[in-house]
Amino acid sequence: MKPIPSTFFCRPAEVVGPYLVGCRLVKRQPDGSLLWGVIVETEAYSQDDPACHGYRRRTPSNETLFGPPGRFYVYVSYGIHHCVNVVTDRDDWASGVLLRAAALPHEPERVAAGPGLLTRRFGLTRSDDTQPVTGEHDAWLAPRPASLNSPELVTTTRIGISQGKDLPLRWYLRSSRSVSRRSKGDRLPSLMQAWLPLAEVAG
DNA sequence: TTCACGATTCTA
DNA sequence: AGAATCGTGAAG
Repeated sequence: MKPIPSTFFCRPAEVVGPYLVGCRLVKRQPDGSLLWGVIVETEAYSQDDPACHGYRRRTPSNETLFGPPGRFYVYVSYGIHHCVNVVTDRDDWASGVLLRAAALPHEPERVAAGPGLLTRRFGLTRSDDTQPVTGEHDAWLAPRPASLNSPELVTTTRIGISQGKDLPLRWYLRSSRSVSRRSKGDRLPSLMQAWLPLAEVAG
């Protein structure tokens, strides 16, 4: 459960994105217990990409994305949901990795299957925006357990955007049932129930 | 001040 | 397939 060091995030979003699949999102609850899940799906966004929030202008709401790497960037989507990114690369360059889905032990497999559901389950809101992901805050990221090394990654296109929709900047764990939306033709073998062992093993 | 549009989710 | 729902950025 030790945090990933900040240097890990000082790389392009398209490098950090796939590495983050299999890592854990951890949050310390008010009662002191730890809530955690395995990240099973991510997407990368960079300033030179029309779909990126930092593509057009630096504003108060996307300011965090332009700031130093290793922080949470939380924004409001459709006025209803929150979505969480991890800021990557370098200062003054807007880029980040969107955390799209996670698998939680002993919980319904779809409870965090989507960026809005993930933030809902972990209780992340705009008040977590700008907070470090490296352990100084009540939420942080932990490395992928050795038992989950070299996860079978699917590389595919991003979801819910109109521009840059053909770029291969989404990654997910093929064996997970907690992925928000699978790529066309990628079916999970019916007998495989990897989501539960995944959470167990990672614990 | 107004208007159109989502890095979504749920329901039919 | 379509609605719900409202923060945000660009236009006026």
